[in-house]
Amino acid sequence: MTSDPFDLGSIPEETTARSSSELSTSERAMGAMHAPWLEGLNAEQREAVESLEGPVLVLAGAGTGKTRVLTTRLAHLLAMRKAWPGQVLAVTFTNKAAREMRERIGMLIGGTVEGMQWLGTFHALGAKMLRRHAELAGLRSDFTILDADDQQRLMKQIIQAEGIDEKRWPARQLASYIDGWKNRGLTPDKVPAGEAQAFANGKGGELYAAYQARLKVLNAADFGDLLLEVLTIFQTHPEVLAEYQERFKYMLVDEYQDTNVAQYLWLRLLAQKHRNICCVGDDDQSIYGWRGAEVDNILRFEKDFPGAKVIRLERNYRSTANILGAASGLIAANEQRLGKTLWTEANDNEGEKIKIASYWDGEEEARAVAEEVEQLQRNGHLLRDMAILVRASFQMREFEDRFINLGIPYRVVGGPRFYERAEIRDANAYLRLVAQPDDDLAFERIVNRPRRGLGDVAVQTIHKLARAENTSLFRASKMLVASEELKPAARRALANFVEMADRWRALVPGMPHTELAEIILDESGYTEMWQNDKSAEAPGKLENLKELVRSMEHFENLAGYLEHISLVMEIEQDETSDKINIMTLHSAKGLEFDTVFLPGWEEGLFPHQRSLDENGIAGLEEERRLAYVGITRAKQRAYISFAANRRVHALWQSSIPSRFVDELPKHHVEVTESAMAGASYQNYSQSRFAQDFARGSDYSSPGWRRAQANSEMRTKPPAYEAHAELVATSDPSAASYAHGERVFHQKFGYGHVAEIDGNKLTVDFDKAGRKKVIDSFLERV
DNA sequence: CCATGCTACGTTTTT
DNA sequence: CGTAGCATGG
Repeated sequence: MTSDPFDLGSIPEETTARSSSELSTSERAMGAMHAPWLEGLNAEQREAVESLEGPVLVLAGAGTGKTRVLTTRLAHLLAMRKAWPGQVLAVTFTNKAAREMRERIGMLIGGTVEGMQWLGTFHALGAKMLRRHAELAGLRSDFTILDADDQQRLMKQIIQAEGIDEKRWPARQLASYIDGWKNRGLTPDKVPAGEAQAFANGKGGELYAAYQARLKVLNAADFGDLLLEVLTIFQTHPEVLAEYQERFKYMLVDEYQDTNVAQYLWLRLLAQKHRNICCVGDDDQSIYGWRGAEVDNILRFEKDFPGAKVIRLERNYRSTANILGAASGLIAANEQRLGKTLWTEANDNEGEKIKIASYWDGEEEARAVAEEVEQLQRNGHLLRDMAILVRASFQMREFEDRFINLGIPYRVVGGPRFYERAEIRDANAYLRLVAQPDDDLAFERIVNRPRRGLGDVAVQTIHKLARAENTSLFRASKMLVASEELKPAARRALANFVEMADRWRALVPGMPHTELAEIILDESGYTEMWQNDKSAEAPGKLENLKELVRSMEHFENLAGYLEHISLVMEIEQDETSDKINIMTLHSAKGLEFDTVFLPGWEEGLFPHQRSLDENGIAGLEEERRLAYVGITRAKQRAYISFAANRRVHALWQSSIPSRFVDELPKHHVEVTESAMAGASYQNYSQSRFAQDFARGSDYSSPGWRRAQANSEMRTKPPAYEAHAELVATSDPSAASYAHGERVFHQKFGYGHVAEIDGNKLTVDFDKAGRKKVIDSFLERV
């Protein structure tokens, strides 16, 4: 840090890769009095950047330059010397966003960014605050941060300790209740009585309290606590709150539509003093309601902060007019929104229409997409500028298979994480136990890994003693070693283990942490365990362990490393190689691609049935926002497709096109030939989409009528009269079949009914063999 | 203590 | 249909 926090730092001569003229402009302007970074902003962007005083809500539509506004606003604020860098709170959801912001501010105004100690994710900032005031929450400042896995294992122990049947009341369910409460800012004493009854015959609230108490003994906090504990401190220690309120002269919040109640309360408390809070977000891109995000936070901003200025960024710099038109038309069907209309100046060239295609099944869909990808590639498009965005990850497989087959390089974004791999978690557990002897979860994970003869019996004994003495497993182990309770072999093994850990711990102050890590992995026998393992994965695991030690070099010490991995689960991916991207719609938020493929637009899959069932209209609207996010990722072209048959779990199901397909304004889409060609077409005759695009098809086959009746029962399709009429004419009894009955199926042809299980039938097809199908997709012959 | 078989389950996911 | 997690028995 420089001695003068307002020192913007001289711009280094050889800043890397500064190609744009923008940078050199801002450099020049550093000396001048006007603010050059404002140049090139449109009127709304500029207003968002310059409205520094008072509450501001920036509604930033997709592709409207949100990140630029955010970073420029920060740069402007600092350059105008409105506050010292340390007096600005800038909070994001992901580490990636935080990193990006830091980098871009650095590019704009140089070294000042170093002083921005309060730029980070909600969780990172929460952790920082909680470490400063840990004692107020019953923790020590070196508390461990538990991830979801640790959290669930701990809950499982608590459930077991209470003598509750964990089959009936699984830990993951308790975890989801507790997470939910934490997301809403509810400590155990504040959970509404009715909800506290929710789990294990009324024990939910008690278990929550027991879990929290256990966390304190373990000197640990879970992700939710990083916010909730700080919030509680703010509420109970006004002097602490006052200190932060005083400090944060300016606050900036990214992705405000994704905040949960706890985060909202946290922000609102902090902003009370100076009231200079700027929230940036897009209610139309709120897709995380299922994990506690409250769209309502953004919808009621003006009520929370009277006199707030609301600025809409609607000019889109990303997509063609057709893409915007389609996306806007779709999202207009949502009721609960603040309302924005994206527009682009590139109207002279409307771009390609969105291409809609239908396929026989998922396989054909993947084949067609891959063909199109190859075609685009031949026309000079790069794979890395294309993405396949799916609703659910199981859809990825078909595309992967196809790409492997054709030798098209692809990358799955958001797949299994480095730090979640078993061997990495084991290694980290060793490091955690060394850093923090009370970390029971770490202890338990590695006490018998590699095997050292400490089985269930020994571990249970340690547990019992720990509970009796209300202490940690490590301390209990020490007591146990001194006693006669364990069998000699186990006692020796445990003594050895405890002694090793103590020895490693003594090395922490005097040794580089990477070296220590190597010693630990070596002396513990962990590396050896994998060396002796002859399975196919073993070499990879050893490689990962090496990678882990290497990655530790980026950190100053062990504590720094552990803090990082607990808050940053991701490891940077190579995004430069030319591979097509496959990811879920959720992980696509914030990204953009020239070409976007959106497969699987079928009722039940997208919108997902569960969303509809569990959250009704709100669920549907969130799904629609997801569709909106998907379309708006595309810069140049988008392909939407759906399949007539999809294998869901074990059985084949026929499906009808998503209602979202119907909702796309017709003049922005074109139906590519494959959609209308071939036998698959008549399958869609009941959708409005099909009716609009091709009248004159056969609406009278009993099969599709039953399919329609079936879908009518599960979801409420868009209302249109013809539909209701047809449903009324279908005979409900038509769906019951008898053993041996001769039937016909769209995909498999003729066959005999072999087994009946409710509406699921097993049919021996003449050609396709034995399949399980849903009765409504069969016809009597 | 480990291997094997059985059952249950099957959106989205960051920190 | 796969998988993952768990129980059971050797």
